[in-house]
Amino acid sequence: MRYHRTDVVDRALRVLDEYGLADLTMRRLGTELGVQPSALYHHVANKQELLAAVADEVLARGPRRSPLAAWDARAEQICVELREAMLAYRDGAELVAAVRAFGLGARAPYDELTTALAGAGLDPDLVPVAVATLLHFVFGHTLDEQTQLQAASAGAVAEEPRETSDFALGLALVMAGIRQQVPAADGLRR
Amino acid sequence: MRYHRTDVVDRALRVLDEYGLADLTMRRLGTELGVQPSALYHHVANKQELLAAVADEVLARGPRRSPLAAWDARAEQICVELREAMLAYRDGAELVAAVRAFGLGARAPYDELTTALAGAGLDPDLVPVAVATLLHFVFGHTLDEQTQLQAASAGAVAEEPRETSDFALGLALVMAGIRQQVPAADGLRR
DNA sequence: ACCTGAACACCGTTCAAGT
DNA sequence: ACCTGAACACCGTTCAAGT
Repeated sequence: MRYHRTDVVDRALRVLDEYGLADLTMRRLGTELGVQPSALYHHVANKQELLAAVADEVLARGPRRSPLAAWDARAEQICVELREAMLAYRDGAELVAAVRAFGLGARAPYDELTTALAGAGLDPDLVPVAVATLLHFVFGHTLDEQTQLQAASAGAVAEEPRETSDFALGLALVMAGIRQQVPAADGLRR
Repeated sequence: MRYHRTDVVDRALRVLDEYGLADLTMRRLGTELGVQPSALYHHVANKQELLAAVADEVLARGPRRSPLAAWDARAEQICVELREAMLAYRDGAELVAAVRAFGLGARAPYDELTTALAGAGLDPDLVPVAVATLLHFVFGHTLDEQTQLQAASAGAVAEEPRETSDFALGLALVMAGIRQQVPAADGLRR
């Protein structure tokens, strides 16, 4: 019963998936590991750092399809993979969004999207704007979607089905706006 | 020293602006009013309801310019006003986003945008998608922006200035994507 | 190196009782 | 109607002390 950092992070991920983010407390995690809460501070500096590590783990365990060549198809793919990674764990979107909000970890999607959009022929000043806009859409949509999914799964009344294809539609909307900013626009693509 | 609901909500808004959302607790609010925390439960059912009322107050106190005629100019205006309303109070974006996330209040921007986009000639199935996409952008951007603004104001190092015009650029990107879905598209507008 | 035990300074909420 | 006082069931974090 002597743990390492990985054990703590792994267990935290399981607690997250079983009980949700609100019940992922240092005290509960301690109990789950059969250890005093204070013992956890030997493996992580504080709760925020723990959450950042768990968020990074959620993203790392997400799907990773073979990269596509076209910049716009690649950007869409990154967004789809990000959504799927967050949906795979209970409160995954809330966790990743929270960790992002307090400025720790979860930088992978940002960097990947920047790379994908850099070779698009976009005005360089527009790249960070486009990346941020895509990420705002993905986080916002997935947060809403997961809230509704979880409410429907635990809840009493059957909610409106809420098309999954809404994600694809909204993403296409944003991508269309971005494509329009590419100077050598060769008509419409899809 | 006998309070009504309005007194409690008003005081909560002041506590929010002075100390931030994290310090807006029932106990602190009680102290601020010179009253036991339990007394607050006479005016609000619980903390969530209180926060919803405060969020609605933040939005209600926001600017309201005279409505524009063109559907796209109107939609942009609603987004700009929403951002300004949230930026006017400390942690305003975090509060409104949180209240929205737990399904209470703050429905005004959604309804206004739906009205604005309804007369755009958009496929009716696309209206909720476009509204959601715009709101995800506004909340996501303003959340990030306010975090950085407040970090810079209280913080040590002077951060990158982070152009305010990024909001206009991102918003234009999303609007361009939406305009493209309008059948009778009369060339480009701006 | 990893953990215990106890403490500190907090939370939201309930409820009988007072005026 | 509005409020007090006390309690219940929690939080994150620190720190001396143990092995």
